[in-house]
Amino acid sequence: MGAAARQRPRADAVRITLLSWIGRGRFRQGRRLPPEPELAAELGVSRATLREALRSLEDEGLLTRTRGAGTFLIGRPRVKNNLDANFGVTEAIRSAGMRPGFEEAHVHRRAAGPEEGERLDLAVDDDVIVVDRIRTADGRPVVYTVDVIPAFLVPDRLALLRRLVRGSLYEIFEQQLGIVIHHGVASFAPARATRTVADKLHVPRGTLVLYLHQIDYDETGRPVLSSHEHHLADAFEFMVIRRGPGRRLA
Amino acid sequence: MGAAARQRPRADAVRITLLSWIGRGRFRQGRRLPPEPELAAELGVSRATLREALRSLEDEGLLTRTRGAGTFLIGRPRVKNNLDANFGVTEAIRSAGMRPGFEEAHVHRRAAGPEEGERLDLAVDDDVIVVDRIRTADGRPVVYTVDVIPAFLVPDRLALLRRLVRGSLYEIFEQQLGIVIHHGVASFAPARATRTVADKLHVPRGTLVLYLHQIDYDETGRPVLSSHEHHLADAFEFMVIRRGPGRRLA
DNA sequence: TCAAGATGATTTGTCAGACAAGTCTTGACA
DNA sequence: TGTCAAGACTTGTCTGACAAATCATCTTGA
Repeated sequence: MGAAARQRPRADAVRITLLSWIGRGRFRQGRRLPPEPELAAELGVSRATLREALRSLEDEGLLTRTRGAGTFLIGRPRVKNNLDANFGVTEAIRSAGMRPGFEEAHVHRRAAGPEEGERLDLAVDDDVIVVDRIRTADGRPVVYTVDVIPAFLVPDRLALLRRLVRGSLYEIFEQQLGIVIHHGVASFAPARATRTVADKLHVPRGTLVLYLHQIDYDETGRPVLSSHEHHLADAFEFMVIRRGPGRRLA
Repeated sequence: MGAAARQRPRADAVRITLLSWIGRGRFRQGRRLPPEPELAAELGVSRATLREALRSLEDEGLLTRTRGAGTFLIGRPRVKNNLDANFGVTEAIRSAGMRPGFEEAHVHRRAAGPEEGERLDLAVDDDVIVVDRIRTADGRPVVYTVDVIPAFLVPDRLALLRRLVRGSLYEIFEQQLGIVIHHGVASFAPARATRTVADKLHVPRGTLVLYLHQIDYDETGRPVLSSHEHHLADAFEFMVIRRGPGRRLA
């Protein structure tokens, strides 16, 4: 076959290649990587392109570069189930080694109201689609989620709505609606299960849960999804990798 | 004055300059930035250096670059008190507009034990310094923290120990011990106040708290600090910015 | 013998200039 | 009025070069 049409910037491709090399243990933790000219030659790119990829990996905390010394792989404990990498409940459950599923799922349409209206940048009487789901890990209900989507984003096709309640919202956004979620802002707090939540998750009222609210934005910064999630406290452990203040202050 | 000795890579300096420009609203949200050659000239660096800084800001989700079109500032809601930016309780309280303080603070030395030993990569009978503090916001106790540091990192000077209990650990690490914290891995879960915690924070037993455990690493990936924090649930809201799966999958 | 300083090879940081590839605007044309 | 082509503009990448910092080695002196 001929040369594949490429649209992804080479620097991104290089970044991904290096990531997989690191993941497969090609470089040893704490040890030096091959010098840039050598790596660039092997990857078939210029040093400038390689350096953009390295900068990216350095920002992610995977390696450090020191002028005159070299580029070193940082030995960092691999964290599963962390908020940085996993996007969406389905993936989180799967990466914990459990089987994701649904116990109940509903969709309905209503007016946004003042709160969701403000969050999603809508008028109070604009319509939203509300997806209401009880999600299970290995058959046990562990998360109750309510997702709110501006109605004008979703074509009113029954098949699509049916898909909404079954699959990963992020996949549907990307594949069906052509919306790429760029980033999300999550806030969370400990809470006790209210009567509604307790009923849904089959636990006593007052059980410990982690309430997480997240707003997702597309590439232009437009809010496209508002999610409310009630996680059973003993079912998951949440993690996040925090970039240090390091990088030497001015 | 003469040229200051510079050690920070120019690309980092450019990144910080651009950050401050963005923060001050020099570029409008969603609009295009000046073309790279122009920006580079204004900043007094080459395009390659500028591009490394831009790549960094793109990774942080602040802007997007499209070949042929330009570089665009993303309009993203400014989040205070988020886990990505704030490192340490002192700073978090301060950035919430409150006055940080201490109600009680103790330091003692003991053997690491098996648990902390493993976390900090020590033998069970290696010594650790334990800093035990009740922290207040505007005078009200809101966080109970226990910090564990390998003893060999801390010179046994009384003045230093006294400082440990009063100031920001991160500042002391950097300024007194010469250790730059590079990143931390935090895990958290909702919990109820045990008797100890309840006493310290002056709340009834069983009160809702967020328990957060974090291990901080230096630039070489060596663990240097293990922190246990019990946050009063109603005192703070935790936030984290999550990078989307976006970036277009292969 | 050992410690301190000088030397040179190695490696990242930065620059300059050039061209390719993609996007967007403008204007000609049917 | 709608369609298409040309051209200006902008990011993506390459080549080659030099500066600056680190590290290992060797020399020198006590």
